[in-house]
Amino acid sequence: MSSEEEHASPEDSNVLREERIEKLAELREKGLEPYPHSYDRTHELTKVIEQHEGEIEEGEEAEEVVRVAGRIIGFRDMGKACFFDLKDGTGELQGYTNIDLLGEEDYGVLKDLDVGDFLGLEGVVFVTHRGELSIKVRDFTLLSKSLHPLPEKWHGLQDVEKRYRQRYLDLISNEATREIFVARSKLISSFRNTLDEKGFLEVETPLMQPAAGGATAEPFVTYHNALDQELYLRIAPELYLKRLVIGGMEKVYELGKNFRNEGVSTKHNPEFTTIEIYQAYADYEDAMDLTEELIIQGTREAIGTEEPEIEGRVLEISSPWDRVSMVSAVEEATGMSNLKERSTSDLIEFAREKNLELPEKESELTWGEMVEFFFEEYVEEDLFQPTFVTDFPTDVSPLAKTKRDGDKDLTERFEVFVGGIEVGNAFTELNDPLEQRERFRNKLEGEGEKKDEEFLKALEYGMPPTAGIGIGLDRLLMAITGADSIREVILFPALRRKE
RNA sequence: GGGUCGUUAGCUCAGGGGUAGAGCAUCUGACUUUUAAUCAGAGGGUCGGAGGUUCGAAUCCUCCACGACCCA
Repeated sequence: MSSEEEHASPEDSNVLREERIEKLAELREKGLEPYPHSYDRTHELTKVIEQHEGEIEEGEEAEEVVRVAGRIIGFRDMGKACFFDLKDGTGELQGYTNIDLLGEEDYGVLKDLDVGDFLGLEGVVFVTHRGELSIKVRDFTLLSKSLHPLPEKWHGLQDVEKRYRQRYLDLISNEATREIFVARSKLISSFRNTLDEKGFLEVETPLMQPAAGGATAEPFVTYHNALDQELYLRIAPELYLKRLVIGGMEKVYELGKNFRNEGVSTKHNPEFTTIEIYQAYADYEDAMDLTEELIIQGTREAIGTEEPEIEGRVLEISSPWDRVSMVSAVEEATGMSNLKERSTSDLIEFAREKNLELPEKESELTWGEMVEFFFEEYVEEDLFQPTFVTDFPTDVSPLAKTKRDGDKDLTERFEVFVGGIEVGNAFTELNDPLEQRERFRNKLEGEGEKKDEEFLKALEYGMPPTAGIGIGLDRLLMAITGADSIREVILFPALRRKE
């Protein structure tokens, strides 16, 4: 069997790969192991830079010997001397060496390495004639041989499909991608820290549920063999978290994934990350304060500013947030007056006049659905600066408590918009068990009765007045980074299987 | 689900009926402080897949796969 056949990769067989496999064999013939088990490094690359930047004169070198490690991302061969760029998880640093420093044999091995290989370096820090802080290499160790060339250094990896399918290449060659996911991690940490400091408990509730409740969405269905029953991947953790409040856990949150078996788009991924927060004895006014605090703090920690520039406009995260009721927002945007007094058929007629395609069959539409429909048509996209839209219609808010002023048509619910994107949804939770049962019945026409019976039973034991908040972390990240697709903020977005 | 656009060398992209192209990367040679190093030379392709039209298809047509954007 020839070596080509022996190492053939059905997916990717090419000359460049074969060349590198040959190099692998040559290294082993020289007694060098191309995949050693570990390397003791003394410094991360940015640490080297931080410690020595400005400390060394041009052409001079430090005394301390450092050991660093990383991937070769560039190589400039000058014959008997060479420069190369090393990249680790913290940053990049230039390496320099020559035939006198390494000796003829080792230098030959080094020159035969490839961009993409991982390398351990031992040497001293110095500054080149061009003023660049570098490491003068006296010894090196190959830490991992790469069999494929990296994407082009100048343009990076542009092919969108490859960026998602081979995210590791995207992360190596596109710094902006890396920054988004670092920001994502910091955003999540910030939320956790802020809530933990306020005495909230992070909890975990089932991802696999016998009934998928807490939202209106198509669930994924799976099957448990031993239990001999279907299970649903959760579409929201809401109903379980409220059970915890009923159980006396007064301040809880859960940060994790939800799953919805629906269309994939620039704003929808079948699995997405949310944080839901519940606080007993609080209402939706308190929820607005907490939401604002979480998002301002989170944005600052994630991207280092409260005023990111998004498509040429400054998003003023830290300024006082607008609060506008949904009814008045729709009145202003449509020019309709006395929205609260108008009949559903009146609203449908208005939509007809404007040639809007109704969201559902006319006979099934309610007043609240029409108001929400107008909101989505006329208002939503324009809410660039952070805005709370309050007091949603009751018939589109089955889990929210109606207004305390006695208005049964509206609820103490808000959604929060940032950069034109809906990033959060919250309300004073409905805790009247009989009213909740009635609302489910109206909304779900019988289906809900059995579906949410366990939740209703819990509610009948008594839930204190409670505020609940849900924030879509993917959406929020899109808003503050200006990403135009949810796939840009999810490391491995859902894609159709290839081949 | 519908519409529009895209898929060409490892990467970034030209080429839109007449021998498959460039830059980077790779390989060979020169060069002991370069940094998109430079200079000289070489190799590398199932033009997403399958059919069709044509003397001749990367190019035109049909279907399929995957992706992007818009709409639902």
